[in-house]
Amino acid sequence: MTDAEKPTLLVVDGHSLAYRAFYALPVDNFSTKDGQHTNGIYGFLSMFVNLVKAEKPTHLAVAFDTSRQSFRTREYSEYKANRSESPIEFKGQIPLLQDCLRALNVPVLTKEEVEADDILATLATEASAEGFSVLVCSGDRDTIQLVTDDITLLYPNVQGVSQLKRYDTDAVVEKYGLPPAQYPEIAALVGETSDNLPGVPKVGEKTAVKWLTQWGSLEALLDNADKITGVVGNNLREHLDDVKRNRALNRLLRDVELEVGPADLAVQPIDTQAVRDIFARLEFRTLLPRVFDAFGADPSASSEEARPTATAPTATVLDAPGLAAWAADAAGPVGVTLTLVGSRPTRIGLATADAAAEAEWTDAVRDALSDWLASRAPKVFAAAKPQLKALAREGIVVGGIADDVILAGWLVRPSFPDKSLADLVDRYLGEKLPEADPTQLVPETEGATPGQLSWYVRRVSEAQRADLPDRVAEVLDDIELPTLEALADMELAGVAVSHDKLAQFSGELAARAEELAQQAYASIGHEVNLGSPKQLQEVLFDELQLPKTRKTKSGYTTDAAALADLQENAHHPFLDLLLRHREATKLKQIIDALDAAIGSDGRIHTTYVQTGSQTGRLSSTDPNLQNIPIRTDESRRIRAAFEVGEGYETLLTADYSQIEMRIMAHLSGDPGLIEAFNSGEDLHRFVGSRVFGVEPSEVTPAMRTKVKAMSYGLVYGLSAFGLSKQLRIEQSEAKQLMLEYFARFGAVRDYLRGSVEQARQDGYTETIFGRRRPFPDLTSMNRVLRENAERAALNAPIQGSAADIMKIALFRIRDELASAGLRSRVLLQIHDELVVEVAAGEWDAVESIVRARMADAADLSVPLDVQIGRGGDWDEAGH
DNA sequence: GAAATAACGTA
DNA sequence: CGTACGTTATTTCA
Repeated sequence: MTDAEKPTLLVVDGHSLAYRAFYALPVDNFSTKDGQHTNGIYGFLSMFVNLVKAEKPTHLAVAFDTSRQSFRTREYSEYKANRSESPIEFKGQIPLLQDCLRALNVPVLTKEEVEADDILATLATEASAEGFSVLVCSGDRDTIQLVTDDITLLYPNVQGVSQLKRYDTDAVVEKYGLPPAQYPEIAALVGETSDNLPGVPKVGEKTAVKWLTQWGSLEALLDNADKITGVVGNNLREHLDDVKRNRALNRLLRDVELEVGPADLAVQPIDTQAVRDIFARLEFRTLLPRVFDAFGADPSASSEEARPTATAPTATVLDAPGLAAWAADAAGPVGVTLTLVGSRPTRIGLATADAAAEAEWTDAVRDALSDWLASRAPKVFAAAKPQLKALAREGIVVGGIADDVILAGWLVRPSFPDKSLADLVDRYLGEKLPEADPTQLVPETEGATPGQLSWYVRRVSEAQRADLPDRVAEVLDDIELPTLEALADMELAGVAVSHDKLAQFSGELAARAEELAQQAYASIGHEVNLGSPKQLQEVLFDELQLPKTRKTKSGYTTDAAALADLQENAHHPFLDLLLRHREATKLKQIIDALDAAIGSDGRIHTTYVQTGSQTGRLSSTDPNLQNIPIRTDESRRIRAAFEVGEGYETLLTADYSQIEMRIMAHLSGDPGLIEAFNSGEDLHRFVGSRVFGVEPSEVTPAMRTKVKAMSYGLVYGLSAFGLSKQLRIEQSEAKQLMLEYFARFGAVRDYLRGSVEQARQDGYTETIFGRRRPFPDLTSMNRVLRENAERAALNAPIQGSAADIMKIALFRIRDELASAGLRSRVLLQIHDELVVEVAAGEWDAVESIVRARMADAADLSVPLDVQIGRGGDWDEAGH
């Protein structure tokens, strides 16, 4: 066998190389947005990818130490004892690096009690015996002993990991004057500071090599130690035990029992999707193409290429009565997929677990299938809402919605919802959903037909249900699926918005913005793009020499809070003009976006993204109707443009007051807080009187502001620092305020602490109704990451329970309005507020339904207070 | 042209 | 060094 034909095994010491990378790369340049450090991971992978590309190994593995403990520390407790604990910033990167390697399908090897280098030694020895050519990559000099004609060591240069030096037998002999197998003998004499192994004093490499050459081996040298003259001879005789110990400890194990042998380490195709996912999480971008290149992966291919593609049954194409009969005969839940072009159905496919049928969507099919669709026969969907809306436009109200696999997937993993059926097919079935390549005019692979898609939906649904915890399944069945139907209605209804009002306001703001801009230019003597933070920084900090503000990634912030601060300290007319210009342009921009979103029916139809949050809230897009301005009088003119539509009489708004604090009272069981809500007194006044020890009537506005900020801050995990910043008070005063607050409402603090602790143990938080949110970072070694997770975990049950309650109220109101035969309908949901369009003569009935269903949506230990408003537009109705 | 950044609106 | 979102304009990257 020639060398070229030999298989090549590359084994890498993950720990030592990542560690070098960690110190070689500046952490500032390698951290994710949320604070995860990635310099060690990046540096390692960068080196690794280059290595794979250059060496083209046929077999591959990376070994890691399991802990600092090994058989060596047991034999010599001082071993590596001088080594300072590796920083937690580094340790936290190791599991992520291992995830990356797993995504690359590179075996990650560890073994209790032995070090990574022992694993390398074992594999290298075995592989060499089996005829491999071996590359060992390690940052530990002891691995020099492994070098033979078949085994080459790649050792990083001092500077870092980008350059690797090759040590073959000749290179070792050239450098040390002795064959590789004898290197440990040199090291035993010289000692290894980094391992806390002292050698013979005054003996360096030169002397050691001289001795070993002279006597031939360490054993011979020690036998003749009495023949060595001079001080070093004395030293040697005095340190014989040290030398023997060193030699024992630096001998790498070559017979570690591993579950794999070299032959098991053949290079596997990488899991491209998994690589994409984890690289996205770590915010590696330039690395991605390099990885694909080095591993010979096709970047356009998706990971499941290698997976088995279970063959979907060919969907039987039926005529209208045939499909209706097929549906009626189907046993158990039926997967339903409506193919939409735009918002119109073009095809429908149905499937059970073992058969599929489909038809072109025609009037005849619609008529034949409408009874079954409307019936309670169980149906399962993937992303049901657009399909329900399309069917509603066809006059069909679907019944028996038993599952939506996308929604269910989100409930299981709200942080990273699977966006498509293909994702779920991969995750739950381990198969690849056949998809047509959209870049090809004549695709090589056919996409699945709606009947086949339904077959996948049906199977995913079943697999997903099987590992859905009971309480989560209840949230799906009793909250999310009913909410889904309500949202479809709301989106279809839309909300009437007056173009005239918006256009009028937009014009006024345009004129004002222009005028403010001119004045701003005049105040600094030249024009500048007021919308460009970059240019503003030049004006503020270079030209005007104003004091520097809080830092951003690329300079200093020009946000409103900072500008307001600047104005207090260093007056300049430009600041005020800029702030007012910002305000005007921001409003105008919102208005113009809304105006553009008004449909031909004079209404805006937003899209509620039911999987849009990690807490259980909805989000709203295209346009977002959950962030319409309200804080300033002027901005309320925008709300005034949201009007009651034709055919209806008035708008009703209903909002929960202080729902999150009420949930906090309920969850914590704090007697003081519960009393506050039962007393009928204004919450903040009540809390203020307790905290400051005065009568409620004596609570000053300043006191009320403080406890209000504190109460709201609690829900978000506010610190004394944050509280002091918001209230613009000394941190010591903020601290004092928190102490006083918790002295009176101690159960609140106990609850918050306990809930985070519980989450740390369980790995997730839970709302009152059982909605879960996982928090893996609660045990992270990275402090930033962990503390961020703690605040989010504090908030999740509270925000999430509020979201649950509002959803329950929402669909119950919708159902009851319908069953009472009322035309009035819910239009909008803004987290704790509903907007209802009320038909003539229905006000009293609607008001009482809304009030009752909101108030009794949950049974808490405090009442749920509902505020109702009425008016011809949203602003008027708002209070 | 896509992706990141800074800013800002809501609960 | 306060949670949860979406949108916009500008700037930077590939």
